[in-house]
Amino acid sequence: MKRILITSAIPYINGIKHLGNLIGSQLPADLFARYHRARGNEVMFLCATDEHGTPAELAAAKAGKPVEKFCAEMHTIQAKIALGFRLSFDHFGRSSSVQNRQLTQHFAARLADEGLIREVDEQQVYSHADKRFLPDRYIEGTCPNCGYSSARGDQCENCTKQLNPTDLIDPKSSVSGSTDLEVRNTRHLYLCQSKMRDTLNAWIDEKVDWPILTTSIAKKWLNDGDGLQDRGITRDLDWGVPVRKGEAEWPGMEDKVFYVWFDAPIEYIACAREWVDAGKGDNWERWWRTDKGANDVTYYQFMGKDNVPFHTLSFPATILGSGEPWKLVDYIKSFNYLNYDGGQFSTSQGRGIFMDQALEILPPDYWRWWLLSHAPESSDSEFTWENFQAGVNKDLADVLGNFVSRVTKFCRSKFGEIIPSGGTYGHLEEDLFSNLQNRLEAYQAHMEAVDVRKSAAELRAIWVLGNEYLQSAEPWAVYKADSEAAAMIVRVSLNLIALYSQLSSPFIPDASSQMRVAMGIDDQAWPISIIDAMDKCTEGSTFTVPENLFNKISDENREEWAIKFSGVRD
RNA sequence: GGCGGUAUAGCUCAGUUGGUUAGAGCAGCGGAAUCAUAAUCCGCGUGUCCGGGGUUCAAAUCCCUGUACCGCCA
Repeated sequence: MKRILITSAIPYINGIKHLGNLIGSQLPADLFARYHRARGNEVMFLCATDEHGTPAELAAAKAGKPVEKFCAEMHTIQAKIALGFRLSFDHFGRSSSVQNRQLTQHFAARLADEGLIREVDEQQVYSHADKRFLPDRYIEGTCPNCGYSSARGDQCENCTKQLNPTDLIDPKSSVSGSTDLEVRNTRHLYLCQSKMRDTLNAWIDEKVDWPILTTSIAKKWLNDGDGLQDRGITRDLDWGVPVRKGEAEWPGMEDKVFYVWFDAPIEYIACAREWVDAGKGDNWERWWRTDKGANDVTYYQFMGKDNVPFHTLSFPATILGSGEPWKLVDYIKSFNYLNYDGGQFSTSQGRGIFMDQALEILPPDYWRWWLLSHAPESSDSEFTWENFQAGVNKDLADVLGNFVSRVTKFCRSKFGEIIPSGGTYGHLEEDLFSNLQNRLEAYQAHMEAVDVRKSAAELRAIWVLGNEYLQSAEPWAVYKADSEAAAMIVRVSLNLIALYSQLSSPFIPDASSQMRVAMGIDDQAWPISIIDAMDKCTEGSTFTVPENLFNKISDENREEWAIKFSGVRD
């Protein structure tokens, strides 16, 4: 039995995520977790909300709520939606947890002791009206280059020139609109990533089986220009992990917090501790400390491409730099972006389909199947309503759903709701089993290689084998002359449903469970040999004809939804 | 401006270390069957493998160059 640790990039707290976010990390991570659990491996699947930082503060202010309350509420909402999509986290934690605070402060102390933290004096813009330092992008003014009046302090969107806040003419706070700004000196901590460059380079070089997307981004940051740069890990904010050196004060760092990108990945670890404190387990270190049982753990991370630098460089720098035996990631699966009808999904612009809206119009399996079978692995991919309708109707309703329907209804009409006895396998069955065995092994290989789309294609091909078999065995014709032979064909077909129930469970857990219940199967063991798997539905036992597993998406539905989701969300 | 990714049939995509007539699903066309959610099964592709050079006995696959889209960075 293998031990598999899986983390999905942690979604930011400021709003409900869209389908592009979902397919970029949580959904494929869930697929992988469900697959390994089904194989009988020991899985720890962790995710959390990423709660600190300025955007959370501003979102809370906009909602008229204290940031702690806002985050708590949003966490509950996100957890509920995750459940709606059947995301099977062992724990869904919070980066604002006390566990993460302690661990973040611990790591900072370790890094300081190892000489990997330095203090840097710099200048930041302070807004008197907002009573806070403002990140560059929250300052706006007139671009000195092109005269655009809403240029941001980091870049002018009109002429794309990179700017400093002090370059802006008539700068003002985009939070309050106040022009009462002042440039102040402030001191911050920097993580000396540059000292870790050779170590990180050597580590990345070992990872020849990672997606090109992952290694190319990492390499680029390591080698571009002057190489990997040191990174500020503190901010002048209220909302975050207070800067402390372990449990001790950090002189000069009063009223500062760690930058959200420093504490967020540490939450992967802290989340396991939350899992224990929530009473779900009793030993988190055997997942995270190689000196305490995590030596045989294989750790997979899932994320969108925008998160790759932090997971290939910054977080490993934190782990390695600590000098402590923390578990380092073994495989990083990264995804490109899913576009929506010719443009990008956008949280800030409210463009596309958001997770809560998706569940309001269709059950989770529909989304899971289509998104996973179109996962943006090799390049950006695109959601269109036409493709979605076609994929769902053909694959789920026609190929799989109708197979279950035709088999169970035929059996009921000829033999009743009971697994019929009699007959012996012939060459059609031998061919079927042999084809299934081959495809099963291909499916497993793709799953283990975290090849999402190929896994989906293979699973679909396994469903198709059932229809092909039925078509050539034609029990409706055989029945007229030889009811025992027809009984055997039906029995094989009913067992295919049981098999599909098991094999499909990582992709479409609800439909899988319906199939299993309908077939009256308790045993959820993964099939090793197809022939052995063909007598799970034993002669004489009963089954029920399930409701249609999937309803088709009508043209009217599609058009209605396309219009409904064409605008922007308020 | 620098870098990276991607460009393959109407659509979505596969194409391993270069090697026989470039593949799959969907859509479309034709046929079979009628158990089933008018579902299923079978058959049907003369595609400038983005353009242009080059290496090679041989390139979608390697090199150079140009173009487009996406992203990261400055």
